[in-house]
Amino acid sequence: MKSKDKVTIYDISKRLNISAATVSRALNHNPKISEKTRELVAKTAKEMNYKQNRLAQALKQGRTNNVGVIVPYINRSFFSSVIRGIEEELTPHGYHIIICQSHEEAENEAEQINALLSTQIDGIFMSVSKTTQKTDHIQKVLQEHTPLVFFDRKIDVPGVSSVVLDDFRAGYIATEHLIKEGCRKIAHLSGDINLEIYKNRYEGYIKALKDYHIDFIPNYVIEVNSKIESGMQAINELWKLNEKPDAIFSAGDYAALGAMQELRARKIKVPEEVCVVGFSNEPFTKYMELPITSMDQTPQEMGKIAAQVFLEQVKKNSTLSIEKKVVLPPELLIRESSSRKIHNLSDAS
Amino acid sequence: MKSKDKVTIYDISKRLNISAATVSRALNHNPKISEKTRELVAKTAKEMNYKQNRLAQALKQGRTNNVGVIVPYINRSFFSSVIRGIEEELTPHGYHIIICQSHEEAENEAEQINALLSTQIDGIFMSVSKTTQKTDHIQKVLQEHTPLVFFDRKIDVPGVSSVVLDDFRAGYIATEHLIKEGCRKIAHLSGDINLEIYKNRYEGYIKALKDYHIDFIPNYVIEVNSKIESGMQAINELWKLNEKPDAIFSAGDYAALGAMQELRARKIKVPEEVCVVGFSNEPFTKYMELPITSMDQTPQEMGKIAAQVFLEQVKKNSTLSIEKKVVLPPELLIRESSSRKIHNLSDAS
DNA sequence: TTGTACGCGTTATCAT
DNA sequence: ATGATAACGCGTACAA
Repeated sequence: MKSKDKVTIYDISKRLNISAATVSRALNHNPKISEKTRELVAKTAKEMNYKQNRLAQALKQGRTNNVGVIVPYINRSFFSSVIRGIEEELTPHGYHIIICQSHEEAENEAEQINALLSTQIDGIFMSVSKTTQKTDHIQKVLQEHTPLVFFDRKIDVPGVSSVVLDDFRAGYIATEHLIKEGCRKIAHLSGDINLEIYKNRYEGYIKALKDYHIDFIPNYVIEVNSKIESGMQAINELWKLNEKPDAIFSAGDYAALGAMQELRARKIKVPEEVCVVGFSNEPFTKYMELPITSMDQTPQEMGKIAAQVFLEQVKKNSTLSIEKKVVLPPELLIRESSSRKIHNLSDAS
Repeated sequence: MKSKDKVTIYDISKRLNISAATVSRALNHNPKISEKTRELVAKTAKEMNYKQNRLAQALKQGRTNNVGVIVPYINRSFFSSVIRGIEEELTPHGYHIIICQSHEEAENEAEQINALLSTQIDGIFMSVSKTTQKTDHIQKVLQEHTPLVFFDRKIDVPGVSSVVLDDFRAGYIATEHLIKEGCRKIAHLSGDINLEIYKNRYEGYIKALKDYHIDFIPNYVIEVNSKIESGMQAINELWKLNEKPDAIFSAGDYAALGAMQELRARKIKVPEEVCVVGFSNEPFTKYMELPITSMDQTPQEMGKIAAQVFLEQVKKNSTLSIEKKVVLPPELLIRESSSRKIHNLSDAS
């Protein structure tokens, strides 16, 4: 048990009676090193089980090849899929991913950013928390000239790139779909309007109603969170009204699920009496006996594109940060919960 | 735009005409520093927007406060939940989590381990891939005296701690439950037996049959993967037999779901004609109109415990690694898919 | 209480 | 083609 200590290039250099510099060069495929020594070094390095200390290398070079990702929660299908996308795009470039959760708290978010910056990460990907209002912590990132890419949930900060869904369009498409199914009294279960994504979905909904000359009824808009119960409660609210809705467009899948469960409890038939559309294409939406129409956000793709934006940004190692805004198209996956003309089912994947 | 460069303790020391050492001590709350200078340093540090370079600190101290987690895929409810558990337990201790995916390839796994070791992580958490057979890469970790903790999927390596589910017991409980529901012809959709977890579930199944004096029928065991289709196919196979099963115990939820879909397509009633039990408590199992009985593995808890095992290991900075094996009890969540005596529903959460 | 000097493991610059 | 040396930013033993 003598070899507790890690072996360094010095150990190799001593063994071979050459300088550490030569070892370093040999290991890095420096063309000025003779083939002989290169191979010799490589061989003994393997023998001695040498592993480069990327810490020292990073300190020297000023970059760690680590990037940070901050999400509200990691164990949500959407976020973990985005992360997977980022990881798959960045791993081939030698990057590693450090994951942080904000737990939807702006405070945590700021702390995580500080921690990431102090570990000298080369970039930050982030989806802001619901409670984030101030941009102080974002400014810190920019001050350090650390590339920052928002995905899905962004806030507007000059100089920050973002990859988001076209939520306005998504809201429009969802609502339009319901209208085309013959619905006229369309309720909307909205998320917290402080988040751009929910605001945009809401506005898309409004716009579609307008375009199709359907009166907007404020009472038809209920704010929900991403819990099933809030969807149930929303139905309870809506069914107190004189004019019951004939469709539900929910800005989230969990609320949509809750709504469906409550509708079923009330013996209201979906989609015959009420059509339901959710949002996010959570896995469960398609596995249900009565699959829920939902909006796909191609999260893995979103992650990959975010990663590409980041890579572009570091390639051109310009001091000033480039701002790139990518907007992805949403895709409505029409399933039974909103499909009255069953034989027209355009998709059910 | 002059301040491209990060500010160091030297910058602070110059500004205050004191030595960098004093600054360092002040920042680290060294008791030998006067309160005055401590506050002065703290104040100007904040003013100058100083952030400690944890890279340099890590190089100096020999520890990075980063740990690595290797999972087959990150966007699986089970794994992302375990990661969340690890993260929640370790963040308060100042650790950060680096995530890697093996994509179920032993080769990737070995690469990821090398990469992690070279970044000098302080520990590794891992759930081995399906294809992992050799333990060479594991040995490397041990050689470097880096704490290693397996979770869920482990392989037996002396000196490595692990936190796993009692899969044998889980298999037993699931099968016993089906027997108590009156089933006698119980089929088993098994995972790849090369993985301990699936082997144990299988053996638990066998043991339960034996204890209840039910003949084991080899044809009732079908190997599936974690895709829905394989569950459908399994039903197709089973229904070619003369004696059709009256129950399905699936080692995975996706296969169980596929089985249920295929049963429904065949107009076979669940649970009246066939009872179904899945495994993992994937979110969708409880959201279905006909919720699926499933085995909960308390993944977040598993992550937390794995983290605690790691913390213990680093606390006692003993050179020799301690081996600690934690086995968690499974919890069967009985839902409609296997509940013939509906009023006895012990749970449906 | 504070300053000086060194080392962590690498790479880059300047010699040779 | 190879060697000597400085530097990255920090913490600490030793000195004062």
